[in-house]
Amino acid sequence: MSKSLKLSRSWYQRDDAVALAQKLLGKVLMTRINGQLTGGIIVETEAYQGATDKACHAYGNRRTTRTEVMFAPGGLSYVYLCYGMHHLFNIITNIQDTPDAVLVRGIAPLVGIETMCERRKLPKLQPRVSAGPALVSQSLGLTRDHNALDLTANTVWIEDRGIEVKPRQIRKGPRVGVDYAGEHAKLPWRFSIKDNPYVSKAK
DNA sequence: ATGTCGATTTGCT
DNA sequence: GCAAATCGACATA
Repeated sequence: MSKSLKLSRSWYQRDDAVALAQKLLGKVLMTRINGQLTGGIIVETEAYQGATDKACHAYGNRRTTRTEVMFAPGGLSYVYLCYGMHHLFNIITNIQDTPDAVLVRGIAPLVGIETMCERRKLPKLQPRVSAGPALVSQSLGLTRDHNALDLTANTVWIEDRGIEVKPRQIRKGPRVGVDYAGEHAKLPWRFSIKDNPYVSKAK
């Protein structure tokens, strides 16, 4: 038996969202939903840095039904409905009561590519399959049903397959769609792998 | 290639 | 009531 590739509970808890958002680039996000195994290499993330980040849903330690899971210890999923129709997948990081999360905005399909294309109703592999936060969830079959799941269990998890992303390959820039956050909208907390076709096109 | 607009739930005022 | 961590359809050029 080879050692498990799955990231451990402690991996998610030992850093904040800004640090882990960068370390998550090159990791592989996997799902096994309705018997279908699918997954892709994470190529774009955004960090939402807890209570002090105006763009974060848990800014000021705001607790609602939706944000409750953000206060859990790192290593859980946070899937919420955006604009009334899109599911956005996040990874809860950091320790309990520090509501950090990392949004996954783009993945390069790797496992179960045909299933991912089918879920997106696309005939063949192309960036539109999974370049964008709502598209990541669609292609992997993630919905609100997958909120607050343990990422060390067998439905949604993340693997380290040894794909190396050097610091110089990481592009840093402002987060997308958070103009309402004032000064915090300018923070360079969007991270992506340079020149990867599965990085979302910011409108 | 660029711009506008609708879909539709959640949470805040 | 209104804006939101978005996307795709459609219009115009």
